[in-house]
Amino acid sequence: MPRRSVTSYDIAKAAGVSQSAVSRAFSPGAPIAAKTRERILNVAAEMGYQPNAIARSMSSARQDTHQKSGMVGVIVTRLEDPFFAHTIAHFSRHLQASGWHMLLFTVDNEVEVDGALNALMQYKVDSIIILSAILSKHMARVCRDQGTPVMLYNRGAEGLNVNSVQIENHEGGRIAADILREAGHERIAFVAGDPNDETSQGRAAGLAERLAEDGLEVFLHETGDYTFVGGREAGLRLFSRVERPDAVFCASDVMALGVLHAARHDLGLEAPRDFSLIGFDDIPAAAWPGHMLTTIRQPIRRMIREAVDIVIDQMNTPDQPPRVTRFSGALILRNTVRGAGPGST
Amino acid sequence: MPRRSVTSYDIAKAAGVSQSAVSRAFSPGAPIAAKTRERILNVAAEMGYQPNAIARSMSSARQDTHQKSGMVGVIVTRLEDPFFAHTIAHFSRHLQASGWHMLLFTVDNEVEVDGALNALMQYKVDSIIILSAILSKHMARVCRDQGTPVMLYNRGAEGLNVNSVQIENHEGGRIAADILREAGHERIAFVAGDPNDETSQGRAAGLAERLAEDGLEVFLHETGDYTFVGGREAGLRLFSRVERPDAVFCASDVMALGVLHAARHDLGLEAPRDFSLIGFDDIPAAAWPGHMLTTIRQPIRRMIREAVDIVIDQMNTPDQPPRVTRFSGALILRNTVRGAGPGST
DNA sequence: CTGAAAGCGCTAACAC
DNA sequence: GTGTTAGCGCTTTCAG
Repeated sequence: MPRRSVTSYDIAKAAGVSQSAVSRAFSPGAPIAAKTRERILNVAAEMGYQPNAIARSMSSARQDTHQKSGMVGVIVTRLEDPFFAHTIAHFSRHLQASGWHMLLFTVDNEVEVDGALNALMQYKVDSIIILSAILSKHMARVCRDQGTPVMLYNRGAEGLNVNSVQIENHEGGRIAADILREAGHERIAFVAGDPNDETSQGRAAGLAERLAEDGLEVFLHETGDYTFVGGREAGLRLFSRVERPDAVFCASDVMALGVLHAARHDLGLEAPRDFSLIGFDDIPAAAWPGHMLTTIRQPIRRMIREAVDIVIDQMNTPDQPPRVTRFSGALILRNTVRGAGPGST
Repeated sequence: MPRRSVTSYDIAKAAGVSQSAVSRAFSPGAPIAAKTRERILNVAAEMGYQPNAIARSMSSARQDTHQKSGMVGVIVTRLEDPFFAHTIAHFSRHLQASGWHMLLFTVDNEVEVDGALNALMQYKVDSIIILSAILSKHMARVCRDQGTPVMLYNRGAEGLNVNSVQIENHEGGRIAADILREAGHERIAFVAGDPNDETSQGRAAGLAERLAEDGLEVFLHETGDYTFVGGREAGLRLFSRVERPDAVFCASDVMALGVLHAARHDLGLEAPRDFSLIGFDDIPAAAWPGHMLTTIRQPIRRMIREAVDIVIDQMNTPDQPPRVTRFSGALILRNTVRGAGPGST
């Protein structure tokens, strides 16, 4: 049975009007008599008609240059990471609340980004948000040529001429260094996520810079791959040395939790008694009673609202210059840094 | 500047062929000379042309009834929950690997599902996957009428005539009860997620059934809202009673972790010394050294593969009867149940 | 193997 | 206010 879906022509016929009347009935500001609209809407409801969004975007495409597929493409890596899961959840809600739909791509590494971008462009998404991944110069140009606004979330956009919303990584590293120095630590280790990415590097640089001011260097560098397991292994390596670090700063909370669990359960070391520990992000698990991890919080709600606002604004009025916004992280004092807890003097 | 995007006509002109030749060059099986195709593809690459997926789906729409937008709609609740984040991550990867794109909707409660469904239908998605949410009889009919296959993941589909992939909740509850009874527990409490949902109810029922066989009843019922905080509060309530439960079965790991942290850090109670604890799902955090939570594992990789396979199969060959698959959970013995650890005799 | 031509379902001028 | 008429960019017969 060729179950062709019901179109505006079917409704037109049934309601005894022209097809364009049906179209108008479904377009908010369109010139149409209230009574006509009502009748059409009734017939439509009865016959289970819904305007075809694809066809709609096809025809309005020509209008001016903004294509109005009604979709924004989102590219994300490591969705299983709680930090990203939260981020996507917020993006999704904000976008939906403003009437936009999200076409989601997950990529496993940076090289896949271009492919995802291409697919997204084929769908004529009205805008693209890229989470924690780089954008090639080439694709940045392609997007600009198409007039598709791009938002780099959690990554800088130097020389790319696209929007970006990010946390102040360098500053965050300094804040962490500060509190650790205040607590009197001298052998401070750093656990990177991916040592090659900008985020991790910025945090490391901030730490190093602040330590240098006291004539110190980062005591040890480790890599934790942005995962709990990676953090745990880094912690094991760090604390198995004859000369142990007396403090650890991790580029993310998940890794810091890995270090904490490793120290506590594999090695019998306790924070802040035996070492101080500080993370980055402030994921929910950081606040669990058994963790109480001191960390640098990213104001993700505000950051995402800003990112979505920029993107929506640019979809509505194209050809704006790209905007770059940076947010500061806030030190959240909990119990893993010596002498600096919520209940300390 | 009216930056119209480059179309197949532009390529046709530049390559000195007809527009339909360009179309054929981009359609795998189409009749076209290899040399012609190559030339076209080159020109296209040079001019940065990509076929417009929207337009493509518009025209192939008529074909037969399967609309081929190339998108599958996914509706999810509580994306911030690690369990769902993982699930979505896997769905996304599998779908992408098979060339499908994911239009994602997050909903905050069951009543929003119908709205999301409507939006999805407007985009003519080729199929719909609903995670842990119910489907109204009405929308089930609408989808069937349109010929859009629907997959209920983690929810049953009685009388709905749609596909479903789910875990054996009742059986899982029994397994939990079994191991707890073996350990000699008698005052076994249950922490529900949402006491009204089928998932939680199934697990509770399995527990109750097994206990009844020993002449026991569920000692106490609590609700944890499927969150860590909810679990923690439930734990606090449970263990503050004069007569404490000696074991707790939680409808999800996150809640079980809440109970564990509450007991350990708020109350000074330790598992399995003072009580036994068992969760459901086997999220990564359950295996963290400081947790080592005994739990019922959902084989989510297999489950998702199955769900995706069914959905893809039905998109390719429509009008199949709906399929329902149930998976069994596996008991993962770790250290929170008395006398039943990986290292126990 | 290739080009011409007819739509897919809708929106947006343009007349009436 | 309403109907008529072109397209949006592509796929797909249908001739040649």
